[in-house]
Amino acid sequence: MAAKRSGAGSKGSGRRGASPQSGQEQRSEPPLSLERIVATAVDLLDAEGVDGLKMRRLADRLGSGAMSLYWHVGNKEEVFDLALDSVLEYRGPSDIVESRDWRGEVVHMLEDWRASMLRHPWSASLLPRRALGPNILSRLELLSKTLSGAGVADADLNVAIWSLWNFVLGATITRANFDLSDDDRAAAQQRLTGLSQHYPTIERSRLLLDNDWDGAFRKGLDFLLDGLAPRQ
Amino acid sequence: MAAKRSGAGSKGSGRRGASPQSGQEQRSEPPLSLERIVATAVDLLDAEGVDGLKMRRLADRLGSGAMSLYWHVGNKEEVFDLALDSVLEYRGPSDIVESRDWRGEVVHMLEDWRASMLRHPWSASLLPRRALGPNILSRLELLSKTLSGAGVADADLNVAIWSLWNFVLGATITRANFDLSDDDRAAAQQRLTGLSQHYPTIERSRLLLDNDWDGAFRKGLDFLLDGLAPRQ
DNA sequence: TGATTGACTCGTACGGCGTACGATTAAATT
DNA sequence: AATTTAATCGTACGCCGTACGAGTCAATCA
Repeated sequence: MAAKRSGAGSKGSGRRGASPQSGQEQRSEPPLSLERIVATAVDLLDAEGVDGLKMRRLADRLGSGAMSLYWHVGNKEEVFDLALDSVLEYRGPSDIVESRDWRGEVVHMLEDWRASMLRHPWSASLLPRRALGPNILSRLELLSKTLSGAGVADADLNVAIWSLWNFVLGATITRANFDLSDDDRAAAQQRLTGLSQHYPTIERSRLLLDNDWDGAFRKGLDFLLDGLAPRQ
Repeated sequence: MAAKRSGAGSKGSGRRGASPQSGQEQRSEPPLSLERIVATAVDLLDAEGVDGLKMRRLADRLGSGAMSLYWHVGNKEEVFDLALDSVLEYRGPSDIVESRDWRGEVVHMLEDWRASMLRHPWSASLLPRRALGPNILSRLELLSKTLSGAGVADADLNVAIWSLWNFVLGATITRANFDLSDDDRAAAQQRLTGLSQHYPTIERSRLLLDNDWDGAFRKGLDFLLDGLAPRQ
Protein backbone atom coordinates (compact mmCIF):
# COMPACT_ATOMS: atom_id res chain seq x y z
CA MET A 1 0.00 0.00 0.00
CA ALA A 2 3.04 2.19 -0.34
CA ALA A 3 3.17 4.03 2.96
CA LYS A 4 4.94 7.27 2.17
CA ARG A 5 7.77 8.80 4.11
CA SER A 6 6.76 11.86 6.03
CA GLY A 7 8.93 12.97 8.92
CA ALA A 8 12.65 13.54 8.95
CA GLY A 9 15.47 11.12 8.45
CA SER A 10 16.50 9.60 5.15
CA LYS A 11 18.79 6.76 4.59
CA GLY A 12 20.45 7.61 1.33
CA SER A 13 21.67 4.26 0.18
CA GLY A 14 24.04 4.62 -2.72
CA ARG A 15 22.34 3.45 -5.86
CA ARG A 16 22.27 4.18 -9.51
CA GLY A 17 19.40 3.97 -11.88
CA ALA A 18 21.03 5.50 -14.92
CA SER A 19 20.70 3.34 -17.99
CA PRO A 20 20.08 -0.36 -17.86
CA GLN A 21 22.64 -1.31 -20.45
CA SER A 22 24.06 1.31 -22.76
CA GLY A 23 25.98 3.90 -20.78
CA GLN A 24 24.61 6.69 -22.94
CA GLU A 25 23.09 8.69 -20.08
CA GLN A 26 25.81 8.74 -17.49
CA ARG A 27 24.28 11.64 -15.56
CA SER A 28 26.05 11.13 -12.29
CA GLU A 29 23.32 12.77 -10.26
CA PRO A 30 23.25 11.70 -6.64
CA PRO A 31 20.06 9.91 -5.64
CA LEU A 32 17.02 11.83 -4.55
CA SER A 33 16.72 12.75 -0.91
CA LEU A 34 14.61 15.11 1.12
CA GLU A 35 17.62 17.34 1.72
CA ARG A 36 18.43 17.59 -1.94
CA ILE A 37 14.83 18.22 -2.87
CA VAL A 38 14.45 20.99 -0.31
CA ALA A 39 17.76 22.63 -1.20
CA THR A 40 16.89 22.58 -4.88
CA ALA A 41 13.42 23.92 -4.18
CA VAL A 42 14.98 26.86 -2.35
CA ASP A 43 17.25 27.53 -5.32
CA LEU A 44 14.35 27.35 -7.70
CA LEU A 45 12.23 29.63 -5.52
CA ASP A 46 15.07 32.12 -5.30
CA ALA A 47 15.43 32.06 -9.06
CA GLU A 48 11.81 31.96 -10.20
CA GLY A 49 9.65 33.06 -7.30
CA VAL A 50 6.66 31.35 -5.76
CA ASP A 51 4.85 30.89 -9.04
CA GLY A 52 7.98 29.47 -10.63
CA LEU A 53 8.06 26.39 -8.46
CA LYS A 54 6.45 23.56 -10.38
CA MET A 55 6.93 19.93 -9.57
CA ARG A 56 8.07 19.19 -13.11
CA ARG A 57 10.61 21.95 -13.09
CA LEU A 58 11.89 20.94 -9.70
CA ALA A 59 12.27 17.38 -10.94
CA ASP A 60 14.14 18.63 -14.01
CA ARG A 61 16.67 20.39 -11.84
CA LEU A 62 17.09 17.24 -9.83
CA GLY A 63 17.54 15.10 -12.89
CA SER A 64 14.58 12.95 -11.97
CA GLY A 65 11.05 12.35 -13.06
CA ALA A 66 8.34 14.50 -11.60
CA MET A 67 6.54 11.66 -9.89
CA SER A 68 9.64 10.50 -8.11
CA LEU A 69 9.37 13.50 -5.83
CA TYR A 70 6.18 12.13 -4.40
CA TRP A 71 8.01 9.31 -2.76
CA HIS A 72 9.78 11.83 -0.56
CA VAL A 73 7.06 14.43 -0.02
CA GLY A 74 3.33 14.13 0.28
CA ASN A 75 2.48 16.98 -2.04
CA LYS A 76 3.62 20.35 -3.26
CA GLU A 77 2.46 22.11 -0.11
CA GLU A 78 4.97 20.10 1.86
CA VAL A 79 7.74 21.33 -0.39
CA PHE A 80 6.79 24.88 0.52
CA ASP A 81 6.66 24.04 4.22
CA LEU A 82 10.09 22.46 4.18
CA ALA A 83 11.67 25.14 2.01
CA LEU A 84 10.36 27.85 4.29
CA ASP A 85 11.52 26.34 7.52
CA SER A 86 14.91 25.46 6.06
CA VAL A 87 15.53 29.11 5.40
CA LEU A 88 14.68 30.32 8.87
CA GLU A 89 17.32 28.59 10.94
CA TYR A 90 18.89 30.82 13.58
CA ARG A 91 22.40 30.26 14.77
CA GLY A 92 22.23 32.71 17.63
CA PRO A 93 24.15 35.90 18.27
CA SER A 94 27.80 35.99 17.34
CA ASP A 95 29.66 33.97 19.95
CA ILE A 96 32.19 36.68 20.59
CA VAL A 97 29.78 39.08 22.22
CA GLU A 98 28.19 36.38 24.27
CA SER A 99 25.96 38.05 26.77
CA ARG A 100 24.78 41.38 25.56
CA ASP A 101 21.92 43.27 27.02
CA TRP A 102 18.53 41.79 26.27
CA ARG A 103 17.68 44.56 23.82
CA GLY A 104 20.75 43.83 21.76
CA GLU A 105 19.85 40.18 21.66
CA VAL A 106 16.27 40.80 20.58
CA VAL A 107 17.31 43.28 17.94
CA HIS A 108 19.97 40.95 16.63
CA MET A 109 17.61 38.03 16.30
CA LEU A 110 14.86 40.04 14.66
CA GLU A 111 17.22 41.75 12.23
CA ASP A 112 18.63 38.37 11.34
CA TRP A 113 15.13 37.05 10.86
CA ARG A 114 14.27 39.84 8.51
CA ALA A 115 17.55 39.47 6.66
CA SER A 116 17.01 35.76 6.20
CA MET A 117 13.61 36.34 4.69
CA LEU A 118 14.83 39.12 2.43
CA ARG A 119 17.54 36.83 1.12
CA HIS A 120 14.67 34.64 -0.06
CA PRO A 121 11.92 37.09 -0.86
CA TRP A 122 9.32 34.38 -1.45
CA SER A 123 9.62 33.31 2.17
CA ALA A 124 7.99 36.27 3.85
CA SER A 125 4.67 35.95 2.10
CA LEU A 126 4.71 32.21 2.68
CA LEU A 127 5.33 32.47 6.40
CA PRO A 128 1.83 33.30 7.59
CA ARG A 129 0.18 30.57 5.55
CA ARG A 130 2.20 27.66 6.84
CA ALA A 131 2.45 25.68 10.01
CA LEU A 132 5.11 26.78 12.45
CA GLY A 133 8.21 24.72 11.84
CA PRO A 134 10.87 24.01 14.45
CA ASN A 135 13.12 26.86 13.40
CA ILE A 136 10.29 29.33 13.74
CA LEU A 137 9.32 27.96 17.11
CA SER A 138 12.91 28.20 18.28
CA ARG A 139 13.00 31.86 17.43
CA LEU A 140 9.76 32.46 19.27
CA GLU A 141 11.10 30.56 22.25
CA LEU A 142 14.26 32.63 22.33
CA LEU A 143 12.26 35.82 22.04
CA SER A 144 9.95 34.76 24.80
CA LYS A 145 12.75 33.78 27.13
CA THR A 146 14.69 36.96 26.53
CA LEU A 147 11.75 39.26 27.06
CA SER A 148 10.69 37.40 30.13
CA GLY A 149 14.19 37.66 31.52
CA ALA A 150 14.16 41.36 30.75
CA GLY A 151 11.28 41.90 33.08
CA VAL A 152 8.28 41.96 30.78
CA ALA A 153 5.31 40.93 32.90
CA ASP A 154 3.84 37.52 32.24
CA ALA A 155 0.49 39.11 31.46
CA ASP A 156 2.10 41.19 28.70
CA LEU A 157 4.40 38.53 27.35
CA ASN A 158 2.19 37.14 24.61
CA VAL A 159 1.17 40.59 23.51
CA ALA A 160 4.79 41.60 23.30
CA ILE A 161 5.77 38.56 21.27
CA TRP A 162 2.91 38.89 18.83
CA SER A 163 3.59 42.60 18.46
CA LEU A 164 7.18 41.94 17.50
CA TRP A 165 6.11 39.09 15.23
CA ASN A 166 3.59 41.37 13.54
CA PHE A 167 6.13 44.10 13.11
CA VAL A 168 8.78 41.86 11.60
CA LEU A 169 6.32 40.05 9.39
CA GLY A 170 4.69 43.21 8.14
CA ALA A 171 7.97 44.97 7.56
CA THR A 172 9.48 42.09 5.65
CA ILE A 173 6.48 41.29 3.51
CA THR A 174 6.14 44.93 2.64
CA ARG A 175 9.80 45.33 1.86
CA ALA A 176 9.90 42.18 -0.24
CA ASN A 177 6.89 43.20 -2.27
CA PHE A 178 7.49 46.91 -2.52
CA ASP A 179 10.88 46.50 -4.02
CA LEU A 180 9.89 48.58 -6.97
CA SER A 181 12.05 49.02 -9.96
CA ASP A 182 13.13 52.57 -10.65
CA ASP A 183 10.48 52.73 -13.33
CA ASP A 184 7.78 51.68 -10.93
CA ARG A 185 9.09 54.13 -8.40
CA ALA A 186 9.00 56.94 -10.91
CA ALA A 187 5.49 55.95 -11.91
CA ALA A 188 4.39 55.96 -8.30
CA GLN A 189 5.88 59.38 -7.77
CA GLN A 190 4.22 60.64 -10.91
CA ARG A 191 0.89 59.26 -9.86
CA LEU A 192 1.13 60.64 -6.38
CA THR A 193 2.31 64.03 -7.49
CA GLY A 194 -0.59 64.22 -9.88
CA LEU A 195 -2.90 63.49 -6.99
CA SER A 196 -1.11 65.63 -4.47
CA GLN A 197 -4.25 67.58 -3.72
CA HIS A 198 -5.73 64.37 -2.42
CA TYR A 199 -2.75 63.15 -0.44
CA PRO A 200 -0.76 66.25 0.49
CA THR A 201 0.79 64.95 3.69
CA ILE A 202 2.22 61.69 2.45
CA GLU A 203 3.30 63.47 -0.67
CA ARG A 204 5.17 66.06 1.36
CA SER A 205 6.90 63.51 3.54
CA ARG A 206 7.77 61.46 0.45
CA LEU A 207 6.44 58.36 2.15
CA LEU A 208 6.51 56.20 -0.94
CA LEU A 209 9.92 57.38 -2.11
CA ASP A 210 11.80 56.94 1.11
CA ASN A 211 13.82 53.83 0.63
CA ASP A 212 15.82 53.60 3.79
CA TRP A 213 14.11 50.34 4.66
CA ASP A 214 16.83 49.11 6.96
CA GLY A 215 16.89 52.31 8.94
CA ALA A 216 13.12 52.45 9.17
CA PHE A 217 13.02 48.89 10.44
CA ARG A 218 15.62 49.55 13.07
CA LYS A 219 14.06 52.77 14.25
CA GLY A 220 10.56 51.37 14.27
CA LEU A 221 11.75 48.38 16.23
CA ASP A 222 13.35 50.69 18.75
CA PHE A 223 10.10 52.59 19.16
CA LEU A 224 8.17 49.40 19.64
CA LEU A 225 10.63 48.10 22.22
CA ASP A 226 10.43 51.43 24.00
CA GLY A 227 6.71 50.91 24.30
CA LEU A 228 6.96 47.28 25.32
CA ALA A 229 9.62 47.64 27.96
CA PRO A 230 10.20 51.23 28.98
CA ARG A 231 13.87 51.68 29.70
CA GLN A 232 14.68 51.26 33.38
CA MET B 1 -8.63 44.67 -32.85
CA ALA B 2 -11.09 44.70 -29.99
CA ALA B 3 -9.57 47.23 -27.63
CA LYS B 4 -10.61 46.15 -24.16
CA ARG B 5 -12.07 48.27 -21.46
CA SER B 6 -9.68 48.93 -18.62
CA GLY B 7 -10.40 51.85 -16.32
CA ALA B 8 -13.61 52.69 -14.53
CA GLY B 9 -16.99 53.58 -15.87
CA SER B 10 -19.38 51.20 -17.53
CA LYS B 11 -22.38 52.01 -19.58
CA GLY B 12 -24.76 49.22 -18.84
CA SER B 13 -27.17 49.39 -21.71
CA GLY B 14 -30.16 47.24 -21.01
CA ARG B 15 -30.04 44.19 -23.17
CA ARG B 16 -30.98 40.60 -23.07
CA GLY B 17 -29.23 37.67 -24.58
CA ALA B 18 -31.35 34.90 -23.15
CA SER B 19 -32.60 32.58 -25.81
CA PRO B 20 -32.99 33.54 -29.42
CA GLN B 21 -36.37 31.96 -29.90
CA SER B 22 -37.65 29.48 -27.38
CA GLY B 23 -38.09 31.16 -24.01
CA GLN B 24 -36.83 28.09 -22.23
CA GLU B 25 -33.97 29.84 -20.46
CA GLN B 26 -35.54 32.99 -19.10
CA ARG B 27 -32.77 33.60 -16.55
CA SER B 28 -33.46 37.22 -15.79
CA GLU B 29 -29.88 38.01 -14.84
CA PRO B 30 -28.92 41.65 -15.24
CA PRO B 31 -26.19 42.22 -17.81
CA LEU B 32 -22.56 41.94 -16.89
CA SER B 33 -20.81 45.01 -15.56
CA LEU B 34 -17.59 45.72 -13.73
CA GLU B 35 -19.49 46.49 -10.55
CA ARG B 36 -21.40 43.25 -10.65
CA ILE B 37 -18.27 41.27 -11.45
CA VAL B 38 -16.34 42.81 -8.58
CA ALA B 39 -19.16 42.41 -6.10
CA THR B 40 -19.63 38.79 -7.08
CA ALA B 41 -15.91 38.18 -6.90
CA VAL B 42 -15.90 39.48 -3.33
CA ASP B 43 -18.75 37.14 -2.46
CA LEU B 44 -16.98 34.22 -4.03
CA LEU B 45 -13.73 35.06 -2.28
CA ASP B 46 -15.54 35.32 1.03
CA ALA B 47 -17.14 31.94 0.46
CA GLU B 48 -14.28 29.98 -1.08
CA GLY B 49 -11.06 31.81 -0.30
CA VAL B 50 -8.31 32.92 -2.62
CA ASP B 51 -7.89 29.53 -4.23
CA GLY B 52 -11.61 29.23 -4.74
CA LEU B 53 -11.81 32.11 -7.18
CA LYS B 54 -11.80 30.64 -10.67
CA MET B 55 -12.93 32.46 -13.71
CA ARG B 56 -15.36 29.69 -14.60
CA ARG B 57 -16.89 29.68 -11.16
CA LEU B 58 -17.17 33.44 -11.10
CA ALA B 59 -18.91 33.30 -14.45
CA ASP B 60 -21.27 30.63 -13.18
CA ARG B 61 -22.34 32.85 -10.32
CA LEU B 62 -22.89 35.66 -12.76
CA GLY B 63 -24.95 33.51 -15.07
CA SER B 64 -22.55 34.15 -17.92
CA GLY B 65 -19.90 32.34 -19.88
CA ALA B 66 -16.37 32.43 -18.55
CA MET B 67 -14.97 34.27 -21.50
CA SER B 68 -17.45 37.06 -21.22
CA LEU B 69 -15.63 38.31 -18.17
CA TYR B 70 -12.64 39.14 -20.31
CA TRP B 71 -14.49 41.88 -22.00
CA HIS B 72 -14.65 43.75 -18.71
CA VAL B 73 -11.32 42.83 -17.12
CA GLY B 74 -7.95 42.20 -18.62
CA ASN B 75 -7.18 39.08 -16.65
CA LYS B 76 -7.70 37.38 -13.34
CA GLU B 77 -5.13 39.54 -11.57
CA GLU B 78 -7.27 42.56 -12.26
CA VAL B 79 -10.21 40.89 -10.55
CA PHE B 80 -8.09 40.55 -7.43
CA ASP B 81 -6.95 44.18 -7.60
CA LEU B 82 -10.50 45.46 -7.90
CA ALA B 83 -11.91 43.16 -5.25
CA LEU B 84 -9.22 44.19 -2.79
CA ASP B 85 -9.61 47.91 -3.18
CA SER B 86 -13.40 47.66 -3.08
CA VAL B 87 -13.15 46.23 0.40
CA LEU B 88 -10.89 48.83 1.97
CA GLU B 89 -12.97 51.97 1.82
CA TYR B 90 -12.90 54.07 4.99
CA ARG B 91 -15.83 56.22 5.97
CA GLY B 92 -14.09 58.02 8.80
CA PRO B 93 -14.80 58.06 12.51
CA SER B 94 -18.38 58.13 13.62
CA ASP B 95 -19.66 61.64 13.02
CA ILE B 96 -21.05 61.98 16.51
CA VAL B 97 -17.74 62.00 18.26
CA GLU B 98 -16.23 64.38 15.80
CA SER B 99 -12.92 65.54 17.16
CA ARG B 100 -11.50 63.04 19.57
CA ASP B 101 -7.94 63.03 20.70
CA TRP B 102 -5.48 62.00 18.03
CA ARG B 103 -4.88 58.65 19.66
CA GLY B 104 -8.52 57.76 19.53
CA GLU B 105 -8.66 58.69 15.89
CA VAL B 106 -5.64 56.60 14.98
CA VAL B 107 -6.85 53.64 16.95
CA HIS B 108 -10.30 53.87 15.41
CA MET B 109 -8.99 53.95 11.87
CA LEU B 110 -6.57 51.11 12.40
CA GLU B 111 -9.09 48.92 14.17
CA ASP B 112 -11.53 49.59 11.37
CA TRP B 113 -8.86 48.70 8.85
CA ARG B 114 -8.17 45.44 10.56
CA ALA B 115 -11.87 44.70 10.92
CA SER B 116 -12.48 45.33 7.25
CA MET B 117 -9.78 42.91 6.30
CA LEU B 118 -10.94 40.27 8.75
CA ARG B 119 -14.42 40.49 7.32
CA HIS B 120 -12.78 39.35 4.08
CA PRO B 121 -9.94 37.16 5.25
CA TRP B 122 -8.47 36.78 1.78
CA SER B 123 -7.80 40.50 1.60
CA ALA B 124 -4.98 40.74 4.11
CA SER B 125 -2.67 38.38 2.33
CA LEU B 126 -3.49 40.06 -0.96
CA LEU B 127 -2.73 43.55 0.25
CA PRO B 128 1.06 43.52 0.11
CA ARG B 129 1.18 42.08 -3.39
CA ARG B 130 -0.92 44.72 -5.05
CA ALA B 131 -0.52 48.34 -5.97
CA LEU B 132 -1.79 50.91 -3.49
CA GLY B 133 -5.32 51.79 -4.48
CA PRO B 134 -7.02 55.09 -3.62
CA ASN B 135 -8.72 53.74 -0.52
CA ILE B 136 -5.40 52.59 0.92
CA LEU B 137 -3.73 55.90 0.14
CA SER B 138 -6.53 57.78 1.84
CA ARG B 139 -6.00 55.83 5.01
CA LEU B 140 -2.28 56.53 4.91
CA GLU B 141 -2.95 60.20 4.33
CA LEU B 142 -5.27 60.37 7.31
CA LEU B 143 -2.76 58.57 9.47
CA SER B 144 0.03 60.86 8.39
CA LYS B 145 -1.98 64.00 8.98
CA THR B 146 -3.14 62.91 12.40
CA LEU B 147 0.27 61.88 13.63
CA SER B 148 1.83 65.03 12.30
CA GLY B 149 -0.80 67.10 14.08
CA ALA B 150 -0.10 65.13 17.23
CA GLY B 151 3.44 66.36 17.31
CA VAL B 152 5.38 63.51 15.77
CA ALA B 153 8.54 65.02 14.35
CA ASP B 154 8.80 65.21 10.58
CA ALA B 155 11.95 63.13 10.73
CA ASP B 156 10.09 60.33 12.48
CA LEU B 157 6.87 60.54 10.53
CA ASN B 158 7.57 57.96 7.86
CA VAL B 159 9.01 55.56 10.38
CA ALA B 160 5.89 55.94 12.48
CA ILE B 161 3.56 55.36 9.56
CA TRP B 162 5.40 52.30 8.31
CA SER B 163 5.58 50.90 11.81
CA LEU B 164 1.84 51.14 12.20
CA TRP B 165 1.32 49.74 8.72
CA ASN B 166 3.60 46.84 9.52
CA PHE B 167 1.84 46.18 12.76
CA VAL B 168 -1.64 46.21 11.28
CA LEU B 169 -0.63 44.17 8.26
CA GLY B 170 1.21 41.59 10.28
CA ALA B 171 -1.51 41.30 12.88
CA THR B 172 -4.25 40.90 10.34
CA ILE B 173 -2.46 38.45 8.09
CA THR B 174 -1.56 36.38 11.11
CA ARG B 175 -5.01 36.47 12.54
CA ALA B 176 -6.63 35.61 9.24
CA ASN B 177 -4.34 32.65 8.67
CA PHE B 178 -4.06 31.35 12.21
CA ASP B 179 -7.74 30.99 12.61
CA LEU B 180 -7.39 27.36 13.41
CA SER B 181 -10.27 25.04 13.82
CA ASP B 182 -10.59 23.51 17.24
CA ASP B 183 -9.09 20.35 15.85
CA ASP B 184 -6.06 22.18 14.54
CA ARG B 185 -5.76 23.99 17.82
CA ALA B 186 -5.83 20.76 19.73
CA ALA B 187 -3.25 19.30 17.39
CA ALA B 188 -1.00 22.30 17.89
CA GLN B 189 -1.30 22.02 21.63
CA GLN B 190 -0.56 18.31 21.45
CA ARG B 191 2.47 18.91 19.31
CA LEU B 192 3.81 21.67 21.47
CA THR B 193 3.19 19.84 24.68
CA GLY B 194 5.07 16.89 23.30
CA LEU B 195 7.96 19.17 22.55
CA SER B 196 7.76 21.18 25.68
CA GLN B 197 11.32 20.42 26.61
CA HIS B 198 12.35 22.30 23.49
CA TYR B 199 10.05 25.26 23.84
CA PRO B 200 9.32 25.58 27.56
CA THR B 201 8.67 29.30 27.69
CA ILE B 202 6.14 29.61 24.89
CA GLU B 203 4.53 26.45 26.13
CA ARG B 204 4.19 27.91 29.59
CA SER B 205 2.72 31.17 28.38
CA ARG B 206 0.37 29.27 26.07
CA LEU B 207 1.38 31.53 23.23
CA LEU B 208 -0.28 29.44 20.56
CA LEU B 209 -3.45 28.88 22.50
CA ASP B 210 -4.12 32.44 23.49
CA ASN B 211 -7.28 33.37 21.72
CA ASP B 212 -7.75 37.01 22.57
CA TRP B 213 -6.72 38.42 19.21
CA ASP B 214 -8.70 41.60 19.53
CA GLY B 215 -7.25 42.38 22.92
CA ALA B 216 -3.74 41.59 21.81
CA PHE B 217 -4.13 43.89 18.84
CA ARG B 218 -5.42 46.73 20.94
CA LYS B 219 -2.79 46.34 23.64
CA GLY B 220 0.05 45.94 21.17
CA LEU B 221 -1.12 49.00 19.30
CA ASP B 222 -1.13 50.92 22.55
CA PHE B 223 2.43 49.84 23.28
CA LEU B 224 3.54 50.87 19.83
CA LEU B 225 1.86 54.26 20.09
CA ASP B 226 3.50 54.71 23.50
CA GLY B 227 6.84 54.22 21.82
CA LEU B 228 6.07 56.41 18.84
CA ALA B 229 4.63 59.36 20.70
CA PRO B 230 5.36 59.25 24.40
CA ARG B 231 2.39 60.67 26.23
CA GLN B 232 2.88 64.31 27.11
C1' DT C 1 -34.75 51.09 -45.50
C1' DG C 2 -30.89 48.21 -45.64
C1' DA C 3 -25.98 47.98 -44.58
C1' DT C 4 -22.50 48.69 -41.38
C1' DT C 5 -20.35 49.15 -37.13
C1' DG C 6 -19.30 48.40 -32.47
C1' DA C 7 -20.40 46.47 -27.88
C1' DC C 8 -20.77 42.38 -25.86
C1' DT C 9 -21.23 37.19 -25.25
C1' DC C 10 -19.61 32.58 -25.42
C1' DG C 11 -18.07 27.64 -27.39
C1' DT C 12 -14.03 25.47 -28.42
C1' DA C 13 -9.44 24.49 -27.90
C1' DC C 14 -4.58 24.67 -26.19
C1' DG C 15 -0.89 24.25 -23.18
C1' DG C 16 0.35 23.62 -18.50
C1' DC C 17 -0.58 22.31 -13.87
C1' DG C 18 -0.82 18.78 -9.61
C1' DT C 19 -1.00 14.21 -8.95
C1' DA C 20 -3.49 9.13 -8.99
C1' DC C 21 -2.23 4.87 -10.62
C1' DG C 22 0.39 1.05 -11.79
C1' DA C 23 4.50 -0.90 -14.01
C1' DT C 24 9.27 -1.34 -13.34
C1' DT C 25 13.66 -2.06 -11.29
C1' DA C 26 17.35 -2.61 -7.93
C1' DA C 27 18.64 -3.65 -3.24
C1' DA C 28 17.85 -6.01 1.11
C1' DT C 29 16.22 -9.87 3.43
C1' DT C 30 14.95 -14.51 4.00
C1' DA D 1 16.69 -18.60 -5.16
C1' DA D 2 12.56 -16.40 -3.66
C1' DT D 3 10.39 -12.70 -1.68
C1' DT D 4 9.87 -8.20 0.14
C1' DT D 5 10.89 -3.45 0.34
C1' DA D 6 12.50 1.20 -1.42
C1' DA D 7 12.53 4.01 -5.05
C1' DT D 8 11.73 5.68 -9.83
C1' DC D 9 8.96 7.15 -13.57
C1' DG D 10 5.52 7.04 -17.94
C1' DT D 11 0.96 7.76 -18.76
C1' DA D 12 -3.29 9.79 -18.07
C1' DC D 13 -7.04 12.60 -15.91
C1' DG D 14 -9.31 16.60 -14.54
C1' DC D 15 -8.88 21.37 -13.86
C1' DC D 16 -6.96 25.83 -14.71
C1' DG D 17 -6.30 30.61 -17.36
C1' DT D 18 -7.16 32.36 -21.54
C1' DA D 19 -6.33 32.95 -27.11
C1' DC D 20 -9.17 32.87 -30.86
C1' DG D 21 -12.93 33.64 -33.61
C1' DA D 22 -17.75 33.27 -34.51
C1' DG D 23 -22.10 34.72 -33.04
C1' DT D 24 -25.92 38.26 -31.48
C1' DC D 25 -27.96 42.26 -30.82
C1' DA D 26 -28.59 47.89 -30.77
C1' DA D 27 -27.29 52.03 -32.57
C1' DT D 28 -25.74 54.52 -36.45
C1' DC D 29 -25.20 55.68 -41.11
C1' DA D 30 -26.30 55.62 -46.27
